[in-house]
Order: sequence, then C-alpha cells, then structure tokens
Amino acid sequence: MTAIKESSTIQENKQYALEKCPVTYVMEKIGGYWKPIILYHLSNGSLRYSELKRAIPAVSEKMLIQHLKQLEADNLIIREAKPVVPPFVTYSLSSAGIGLMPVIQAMAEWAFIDKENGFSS
Amino acid sequence: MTAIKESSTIQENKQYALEKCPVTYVMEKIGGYWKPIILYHLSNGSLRYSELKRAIPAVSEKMLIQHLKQLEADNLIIREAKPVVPPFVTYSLSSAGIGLMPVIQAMAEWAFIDKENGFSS
DNA sequence: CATTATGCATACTTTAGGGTAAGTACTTGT
DNA sequence: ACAAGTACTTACCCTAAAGTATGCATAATG
Repeated sequence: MTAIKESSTIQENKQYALEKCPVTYVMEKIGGYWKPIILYHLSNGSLRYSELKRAIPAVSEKMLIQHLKQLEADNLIIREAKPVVPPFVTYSLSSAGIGLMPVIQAMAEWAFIDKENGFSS
Repeated sequence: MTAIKESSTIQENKQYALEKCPVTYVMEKIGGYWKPIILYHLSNGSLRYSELKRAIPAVSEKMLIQHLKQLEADNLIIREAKPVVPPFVTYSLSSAGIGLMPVIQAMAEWAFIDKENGFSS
C-alpha cells in the first residue's frame, strides 16, 4: 500500500480543500478571469448589458453572458429585464455582491500602488 | 468597411483594458486559480516547498512549482535556497506580496460571511 | 424595405491549463 | 544495497475554457 503515489489522491483532496481553505471557496465563485472585472464595473451602479459590453471591450459576448449567468446563479448580481421591445436589461450587485466590494477595492488599490512602484516583469 | 464585426477588434482592445482597468491588471498577476491560495498559505510566514505541498494537497507538483515560479517572476514571493544536500528551499512573501494581503484577507472574510448566510447554488 | 439596435443562444474550432507519471542528484536511514 | 525524502524537470495527453462566427425576434428609423 505504501507504493501508491500521493498524487492519485488529488481528486479526493479537492473536497477537503474547499471546506478548509476560505480562499479556495472564493476562487470557486469569482475565480474566472472576467468575473472580478465585471463586478468592478458594476460597483458604480447598475449597467445595461450593452453598457457592460462597451465598458469591457476585450470580452466576447459569449464570455460576457456566460459569466453574467454564473454570477446571477451564485447570487452575486441581479438581472432585471423590462418587457419592452428593444430589450432593456440591467445588471446590478446583490447584497452578497456588495459584500465582495472590499475584495475588489483592495485589488484596485494594490494595482495603483504596484504600478507606481514600477514592479513590472 | 461597415461589414466588419466588432468582435474582430477584441485582441487590440486587450492592451487598452490593461491600462484602463486596475482589476484587469491584478488578474494578470494573480488570476490563476492557485495563486491566491498559495499566497494565503504564505501569509502566516515562510514555508518550505514540501510544507506548501502538504498544506495544499489538491495541487499537483507541476502546478505548484509553475505558479511559484510565476509569483517569483512577478516579485510577489521570494525564494531562498540553502545549498545543503537535502535541498532546503523556503518561500515567503515579498513586500509587494504583503501588499496583497488586504485582498486575500478580504476574500477570507467574505467566504466566512457567505457560508454563514448559506448562499450556495 | 433594408438597416440598426438590443440581449441573447448556439455551433464550431482552437488553445491553454492542468493531470499523470516518470526521472534526476544526492544523502541519510535500515 | 535499497528505499525514502527533497526540490524540482520533462514529456505526453486530455479536457475545459475561450475565441470566432453566426442566427433570432422585434420594432423604430432612415
């Protein structure tokens, strides 16, 4: 039994890691590249889908709605659609999403400091 | 010329996004799934490579050193190797890495609150 | 009457990330 | 003499994520 490589238990350990490490828990919810960026742009108030698209030109429409759906499913943002004929859909932060603002704020602040100090690779 | 789809400009817009959005800047540095987790485990002090491995059983050795190298290249952690024969290598936070602790701390705090409120999908 | 805008959905392909496994160099322990 | 520990490196493969490009319904606008 001692010959079993420890790496074969990685899968089972993932559940353990999720329960033990709070940062792992967070990464499961906002771990994607785009999610924190979306949340950052929503921090100044609700935005329409098309406004988000223009605010983040680097994201494709597919990625944008995909992550918006996931953020909604995780109760971090709220989607409101008015049944008018040119569709009018707005996204805003939920209370849990607002709770994430310290994280986003801390990121933004660190970015400015890091840039000032010129720590570039 | 009006027939060109706007999505074809996504690549060029990425550079723009990097300069404009601070959160994008941060995600380029600690955007990987494992990087914040590694930084979290180093927040209590320096650790040897093997200690990190045992602290994060869910990560494979390949991922661990890969991200450690990247974090070192980005000046977020410091690698110190003693030239002894059973290798003795420790990793610790740099000053820039310590500057990231508010982000990691905010993540950890939010995780606890979110779990208490039972916001699970 | 064709275009534009809105908020998506979907198919199709490519790429990058990550998993698994094995090897290396050197020494201490049994 | 052989396994085990330490800190990696390398090679191969595979899947999930992301890019690209369409389509759709409707209605105001030129």
